[in-house]
Amino acid sequence: MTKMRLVTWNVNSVRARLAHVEKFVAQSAPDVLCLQETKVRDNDFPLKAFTKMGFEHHVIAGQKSYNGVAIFSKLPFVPTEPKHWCGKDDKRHLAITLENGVEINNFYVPAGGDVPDPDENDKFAHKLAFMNEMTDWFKKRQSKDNKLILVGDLNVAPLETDVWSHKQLLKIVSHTPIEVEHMSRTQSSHDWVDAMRHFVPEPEPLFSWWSYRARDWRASNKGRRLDHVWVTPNLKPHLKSMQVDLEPRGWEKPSDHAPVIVDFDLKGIG
DNA sequence: ATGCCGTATGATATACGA
Repeated sequence: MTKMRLVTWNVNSVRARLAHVEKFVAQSAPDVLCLQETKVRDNDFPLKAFTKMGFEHHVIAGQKSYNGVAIFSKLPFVPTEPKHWCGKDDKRHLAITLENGVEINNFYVPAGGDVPDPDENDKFAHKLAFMNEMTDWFKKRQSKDNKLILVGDLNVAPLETDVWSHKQLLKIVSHTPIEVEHMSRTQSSHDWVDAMRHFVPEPEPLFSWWSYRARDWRASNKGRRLDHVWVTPNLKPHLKSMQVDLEPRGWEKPSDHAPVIVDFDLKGIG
């Protein structure tokens, strides 16, 4: 099988969103499903439901209440050695290597709190430090033979048309120049290709998150692109399509993030 | 402010999301 459908989705609690995940998987049939903000300890994770959805392989890393990531796969893989980020064990990263040698990294970057000043806000400092560590880590591992995919809720909307109003969000955490600068350094750390913008180039607006607080998220459409799919240059020719699936955002009691679907044709890889 | 909703927890208020 050379075709692979990869999905990244911040579900904002896997238990609260289980029915949505089941419905989405039934209609979109991902081969690899990367989740963020699962908000559940590993012992309480609803694994049986995922087995029923057809995922024979998984790796999960969660904690009580906050954070938590998971990867479900129909393709066999080897889990990558877990790594602590910023000296914490706060369940923000998992990685796997498929049999064709493609490594998939699933990240949940810290949101960063409200105040965009690392001296006044420890959460913002953590967010910047986390991105710095990502940069260093991928720089250290740089090799043209690497076949890497990086997905997840990176909590930064880097481009002007990744937000509904560049001007009005310049001082809002997720779109401040210092975050964009940090993300840009991470992106250069392994010559990452932005797979979403490969299919929807600027200046076309592209969002994956809409606040719960808008009265009508679809009508006001004040979104941000916080979720990302990046690939190393050697995988770029294998990108086939990309879609931000707005439908689950419109379901009852949704996640505030929409799933991002990317189709690959990995013929000749591995 | 776009703007007060949604998640989780030894909970009936609080932390956190972004």
